[in-house]
Amino acid sequence: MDTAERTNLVTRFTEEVVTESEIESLFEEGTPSAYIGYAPTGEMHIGHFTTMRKLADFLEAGIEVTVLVADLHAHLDDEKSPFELLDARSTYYRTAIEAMIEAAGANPDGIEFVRGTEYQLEAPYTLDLYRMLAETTLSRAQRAGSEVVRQSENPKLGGLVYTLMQSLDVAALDADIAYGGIDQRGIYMLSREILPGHGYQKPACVFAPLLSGLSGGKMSASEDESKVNLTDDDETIAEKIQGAYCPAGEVADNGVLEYLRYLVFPVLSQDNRSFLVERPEKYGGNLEYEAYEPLEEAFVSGELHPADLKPAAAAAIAEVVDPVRERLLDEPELLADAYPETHG
RNA sequence: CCGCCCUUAGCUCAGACUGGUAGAGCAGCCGACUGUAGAUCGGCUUGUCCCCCGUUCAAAUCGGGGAGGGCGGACCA
Repeated sequence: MDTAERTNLVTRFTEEVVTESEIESLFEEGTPSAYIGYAPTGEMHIGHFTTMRKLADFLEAGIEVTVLVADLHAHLDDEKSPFELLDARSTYYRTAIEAMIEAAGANPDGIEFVRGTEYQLEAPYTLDLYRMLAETTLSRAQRAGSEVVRQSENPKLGGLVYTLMQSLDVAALDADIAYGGIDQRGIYMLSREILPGHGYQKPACVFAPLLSGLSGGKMSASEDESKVNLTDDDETIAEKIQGAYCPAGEVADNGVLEYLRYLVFPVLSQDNRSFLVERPEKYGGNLEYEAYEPLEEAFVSGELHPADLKPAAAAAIAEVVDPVRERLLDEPELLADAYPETHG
């Protein structure tokens, strides 16, 4: 595979790449490394799944991928996860992540897993962090983390330390590429700004789009109806998709189309399978799509109606999520230990 | 260490001074209208009033204690 092909794999279906020429250079120089971090807070959902799906592209492009389970971060961000639950949630996250990567058609064995507390509790990490704390203003750190860290009336110091820690994680994990949702942009731009001053390389960045919620607007992890959970069964998924905001002909804020574009079609294409829409004869009969683009065109033109698309989308999404749910429910203690209040 | 303020529905809050076991907006749910959903109408639900003790026929409301959160002071003057 040449540099152009590899670069294309890395940059396809992304929101932003900083910068494409830096990615190309990395491929020219050798085997690049990339990392993505997840703070083990609430239960994982389909939004995580789409960023995870993209890791298959990274692996195929020959990149060394590290997944950070950022347990300390989960507590530093307004104590989203109680300190006592960090072990259980880290275990659950790792299992869920492996299941998603496998469901996306990639091999999780090719990925290195690291837990934050494995390296964040001692020098040189701590010393670098203290020095960065000394030279970063409150407002700079606040601005960098504003899209990631929970904003509240009485913000804790932890949120600001969180931001600087994540800026440093890229270097600590020796990653050439920082990958994450576009909400992470502020933090990695801070990385690019301050890491060179500490003897580290500034990372290239790849940002994934954030999915729209099913109820319109941004997806909210706390609103159960606005997203598909990894533990939702086929029927629940069908109900959620059925209730989703999905105006005919409109692509903007359309969560159903986004799920198809970023999750369903990439997974189907691995096996050269197509997407079937069953439609009553009175509306023209069944439709079949080999790629997302023609489906979107049909939707925009009005040829494909939301009422026909929704059941087909629900079935396809359920098929992708099924193995992940099976895996998680196969070890019920994973969820019970991580979320004793809802699964205990 | 001292002082002041806050805690009521999932969320934001009203009600407290002048005790009579609680309300609004938003959210949510259900119908109508759309070949989906949304929007728009119509209807509905929701509560250990932070906890304990006391006064009283009666406490979200008054008194005492406690918990959690916030703000300020105390040194420099």
